[in-house]
Amino acid sequence: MSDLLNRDAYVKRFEQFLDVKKMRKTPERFAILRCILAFQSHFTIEQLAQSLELQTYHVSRATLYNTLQLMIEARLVRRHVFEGLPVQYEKAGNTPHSHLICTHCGKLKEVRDNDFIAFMNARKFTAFTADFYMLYVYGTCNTCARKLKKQKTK
Amino acid sequence: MSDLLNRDAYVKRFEQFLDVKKMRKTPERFAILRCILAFQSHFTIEQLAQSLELQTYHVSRATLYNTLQLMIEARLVRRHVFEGLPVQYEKAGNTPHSHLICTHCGKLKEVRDNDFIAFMNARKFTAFTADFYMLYVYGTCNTCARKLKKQKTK
DNA sequence: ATAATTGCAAACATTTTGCATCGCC
DNA sequence: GGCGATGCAAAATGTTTGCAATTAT
Repeated sequence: MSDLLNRDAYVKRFEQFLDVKKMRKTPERFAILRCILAFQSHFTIEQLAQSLELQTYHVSRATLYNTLQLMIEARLVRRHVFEGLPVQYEKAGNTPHSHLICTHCGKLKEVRDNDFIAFMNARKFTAFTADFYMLYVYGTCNTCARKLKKQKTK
Repeated sequence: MSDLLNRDAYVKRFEQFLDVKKMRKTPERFAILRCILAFQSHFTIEQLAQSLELQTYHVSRATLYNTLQLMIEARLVRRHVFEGLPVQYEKAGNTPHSHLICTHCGKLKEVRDNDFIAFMNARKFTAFTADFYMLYVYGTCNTCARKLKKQKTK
């Protein structure tokens, strides 16, 4: 399914995508891509916009949303909506990982899970060809579990 | 994790939840619950509102959103945001199932997957206690696959 | 009785759109 | 040069909020 990509591979993939779609290779599009690659993990639109401003590269919201949509179609970026959190984006092509979301504090954790990856890679669906998947696990993180325990004993 | 519930079990669970939270058992809340139970599967806010209107039971948007939030906290309802689709709700407590989303036509399919359920039930996370999970598989449905094939040969 | 809940409409946050301008191909 | 892309501001969407009226406890 998705494979590890280095910086250049992302850029190349995006160029190819734009070629196929006969779309222009504008500096904005690549500035945004560069910026996304600099994020270690998840980011919000606001964080992305801020990050671009810091680089004294201004891009309008319209273009940001536009470009992110393109990148999602190009399978370079994924969009996540977790309960109670602002919309999160992340670059695709990293090691596949599951998302743990604490329903008490909203903390988000990524976990790599080789067994799960192996399981999913082997998994076939009838009348459907899988492209990529997302696993969201909701529950309680240790910090909140401790807090809840304390409250009870009070 | 989640178990099969019949109609009464949902109502009872909701009553218990309201008791614990010291919240009122208003007719609106139970009308909404009844309405949700009538849906076989996923539904949108609009569909829920319409369904309530048809029963000549008017409930304001504010109350709808409010109550759905309560039910999510009570683990009676789940909220899904799929790429390119309006926000979907579904009653929890059904047989666990994965979601297949076609990235071409947006069609949504639920699949029961015993192997996956077994896998997840056995799965333990470090420093995190899982409560429930959601698996979203994005890809291409057979109908779209056929269409795409035709286009290529043209 | 009284505090929680409701409905309404206004406010809000986020995303999309229309249009004039700009710049890649 | 021409069409696609951009920026801006305005609009649309989906959801939340404030407040007065209502109602479950």
